[in-house]
Amino acid sequence: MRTIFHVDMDAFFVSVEELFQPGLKGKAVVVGGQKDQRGVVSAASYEARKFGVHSAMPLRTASALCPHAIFLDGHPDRYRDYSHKVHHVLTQFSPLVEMASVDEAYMDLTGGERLHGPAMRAAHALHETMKRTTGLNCSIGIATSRMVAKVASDQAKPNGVLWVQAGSEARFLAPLEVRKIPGVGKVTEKRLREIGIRKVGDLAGLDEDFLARRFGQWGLALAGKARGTDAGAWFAGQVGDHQDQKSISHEHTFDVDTSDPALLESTLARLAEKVARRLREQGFFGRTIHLKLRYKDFSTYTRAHTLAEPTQLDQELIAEIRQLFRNTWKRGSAIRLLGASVSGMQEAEGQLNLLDGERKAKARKALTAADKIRDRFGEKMVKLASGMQGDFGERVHENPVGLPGKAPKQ
DNA sequence: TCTGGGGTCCTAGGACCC
DNA sequence: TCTGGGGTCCTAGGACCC
Repeated sequence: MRTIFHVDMDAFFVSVEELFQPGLKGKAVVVGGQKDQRGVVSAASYEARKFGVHSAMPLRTASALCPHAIFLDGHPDRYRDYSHKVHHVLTQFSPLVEMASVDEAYMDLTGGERLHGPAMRAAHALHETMKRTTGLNCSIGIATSRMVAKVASDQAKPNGVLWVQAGSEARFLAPLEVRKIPGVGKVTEKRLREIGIRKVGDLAGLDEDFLARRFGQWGLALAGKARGTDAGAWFAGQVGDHQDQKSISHEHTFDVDTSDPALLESTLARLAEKVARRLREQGFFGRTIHLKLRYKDFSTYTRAHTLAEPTQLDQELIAEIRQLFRNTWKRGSAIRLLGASVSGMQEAEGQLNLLDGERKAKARKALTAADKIRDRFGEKMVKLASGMQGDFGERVHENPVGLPGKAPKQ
């Protein structure tokens, strides 16, 4: 029997902002952007939540519900920073720690009684250490499985601890709304409601064959979750097992929908460059390039193309995604969002012929140099030719790095 | 009141191969 | 001389999470 902790930081983004700006404490604060911007709420303070504001809500809606709220742009660097601090605190309690996102983690404390005493005492010590060293509050769920621990930490919010003892999982889950089960979202909730299922207990009582017929494989997993037996694939495995990243993506929603080809193509190039840069930073090569395109009416299309050889080069990603874009875009239609992503990641290039390999090695060297200059002097210092407005395309090949006047030999 | 950006996983059909 | 049957790869879409 395992002892799993799920540690979830309370109103994480807002709380970090409060550390930098203590005057925000106790006020209605919304992190995610300005009130008149396109975008959604990333995090809301408990004060703002009283007015019905919650994450994923459009900023404009939040502003209508809570006009006096303070709207802040997010600071991803700060959150990453504090996420590391949180991680460091957790490692003092167990070597088996797995950050599930920037503000939550699973910990395996099985057999930790000798070191920390009973689970409840360890949890209180963790609370104190966390507050003392990071200034942040967290909520802690304790159970025999990840899923139940996660649900428990949610029930413990804010700043609480909830321990679901072995054997009482089903009893704990039964009275909760099905929506509380990780993986049950709006759509599944509605489908369940249609057959009269609102509570986890209703779900646990259903016939498995019926669930499987109605919801496929998902139905079976759902039944397991409802009983707290934790069969779901994404919850399997040892806490701390590292999973390789599967994809890298960047996307952009325009402030105003646009059908300007120059703007669209330069934006796409910029997104592809960001993706390529991260591939190089992480030492990966990607083989499948994906375009994402969302029109004014929110209809969304994705198109993908798989290369013969994986790449991490700007030029190749840009050329591929531009081709996808030109094949997909209904010319003249206003576009709301563009996205570029890469998948099929591997750590080394496939077999290349020698000539090709040399050419690419040179391009890669130049790009890495450009990446470093960007790090030191900021994005604007090294502007890629392809990212310049109205200058998409041919110059990419002349000057792939964009160091003014210094095109690397190809 | 219009709906971000970064991800993961699942489904399903067609191509292709044995 | 109607339409077997896996297995794997590729593509598109969608649900869901923070």
